[in-house]
Amino acid sequence: MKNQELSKIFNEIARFLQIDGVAFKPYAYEKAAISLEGLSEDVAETYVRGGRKALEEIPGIGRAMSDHIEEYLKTGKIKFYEEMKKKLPVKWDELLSLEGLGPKKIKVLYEKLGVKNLKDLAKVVKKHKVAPLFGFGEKTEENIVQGLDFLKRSKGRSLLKDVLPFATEILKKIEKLKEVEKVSLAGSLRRKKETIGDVDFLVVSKNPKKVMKFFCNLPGVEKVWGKGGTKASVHMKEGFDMDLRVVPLKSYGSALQYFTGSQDHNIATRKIAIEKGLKLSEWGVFSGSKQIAGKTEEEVYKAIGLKWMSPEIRENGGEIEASLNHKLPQLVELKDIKGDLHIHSNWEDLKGSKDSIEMLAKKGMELGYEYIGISDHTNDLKVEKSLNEKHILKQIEYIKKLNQSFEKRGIKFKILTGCEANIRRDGTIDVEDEVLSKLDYVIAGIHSIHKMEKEEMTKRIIKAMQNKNVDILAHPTGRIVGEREEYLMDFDKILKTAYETGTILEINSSTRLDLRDLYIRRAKSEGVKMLINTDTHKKDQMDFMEYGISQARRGWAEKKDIINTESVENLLKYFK
DNA sequence: GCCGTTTTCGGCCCGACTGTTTTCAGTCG
Repeated sequence: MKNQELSKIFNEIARFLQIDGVAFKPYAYEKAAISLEGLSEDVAETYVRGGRKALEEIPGIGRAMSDHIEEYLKTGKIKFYEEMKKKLPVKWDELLSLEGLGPKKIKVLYEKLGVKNLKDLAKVVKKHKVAPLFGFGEKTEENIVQGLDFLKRSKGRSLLKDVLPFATEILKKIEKLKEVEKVSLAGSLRRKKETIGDVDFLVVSKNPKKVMKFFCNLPGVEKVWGKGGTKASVHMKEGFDMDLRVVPLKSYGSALQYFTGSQDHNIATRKIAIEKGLKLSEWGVFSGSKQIAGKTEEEVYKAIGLKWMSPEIRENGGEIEASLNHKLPQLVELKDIKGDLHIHSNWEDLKGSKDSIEMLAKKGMELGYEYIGISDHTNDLKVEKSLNEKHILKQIEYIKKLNQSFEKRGIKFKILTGCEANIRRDGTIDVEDEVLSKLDYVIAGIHSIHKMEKEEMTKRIIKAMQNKNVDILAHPTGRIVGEREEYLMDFDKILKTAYETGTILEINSSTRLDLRDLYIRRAKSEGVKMLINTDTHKKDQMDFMEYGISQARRGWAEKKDIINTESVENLLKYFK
């Protein structure tokens, strides 16, 4: 997508302008960058569709920005940007990822020491060339050394599923302290983003010192790098930072609102406060110098005329308007889920690591589900002992018997028969239709030849959805968080076909997290049904449903959009 | 540079911390 490239460029232009001390323009470029990033349509298509006029309808894009975009689309370059880059050819994303380093310091480092990237920076700090620079010092140099060391170990953001269980454990420990009145997670972790920068805790306590001491001595703390009267920051050996803040009870709600973010959401809420002649900060909502709200998030939102909204949608992506118009979504919840339909069993097992259908069913019952579906890999997928037509028929019979035994014992639980078939290069399915039609449902997914031309890939997927036996499109875009980009495809056409053929799109809860939140929102608005699956290869992975739920919630999905919130009788009606 | 039923000009979120230039710029969330 050109959007991401342009977003990156606009962000960098903002940095250049910031260095030159230009006022307000950096903010405009940043806003344009954020706006582009959140767009579902590729600007190249927007431009073809409606030219300059359509571009300027994008929020934050005006005369000058559309100039830049047009130039970029036509020539692949933006002169304005290239000139700036010539003057200061540094790797912004690398250098800015270092804690404590901003545009101005980066400029000094380049001009005085020729530092262009992290590698250069490591060299000059080793020679102690940084401390003597004007505006730097011993402490700054030491912080750079520490920052480089930390980056090397953590390499950026961590996955939600790696951090959330860990952070929840710590939260429970803090909760148990008798000095603690209130505690909550905040930040991107509370918003359940796909990846997390650091972990934020917010605490109300009469004895902050004691809580802070406890926090700094938690197992796994490698280094305490910031400690004041009300705030402590630690590096964890797991490779991320944790912050703990103690706030007064009367500001707990406003602090929670503030530290939960997102930053864009905060800016938007503060603007609303200003419009009402109020001021919103982490300390509360103020009318003049009088605090009129702050103890709870609900009263903070109420004081500025908004309804409380779930952290997952606080991205300034329309939630403020929805709140004003009483149109906030009733987001789907974990407890709404009645079953999981993407589960692999030991029937396809090659290495002896998978669980039996019986064990998976038991796990499903423990989770309070009414049903699970078994969906082993088929013919073409060679990394597993994939099931052929004969195996599938045999498995159907086997599951039938298990269901009968449940019935006999009065257990109200059903195992559905499915498979995860492969979509071949030409869009055909690697299992005979005759056999597919005997299953309760069929999941189809792409597991080979990920790199194809956009048009060809779109046709391939559309053809698979048109198969009258294919009910569910597995991990529709092929992305894996932090590992693999999505396939080139026309998502609008995919959505249209999904709607026409009644094909359900999967929200895969594994590290794929595919569909992405923006696509979920588009699917919802087009009336396309979705299904949250775990893609379990080992029974404990069935617990990952909560990450699919978070993903769905960030995509504004409601219970009615997600079909595995339905009873088994209703569910079966959705299948072709 | 963008935006607008309070404006086509004059605004642009807010506060805290850190380290160094010892009064405040730069950075962060």
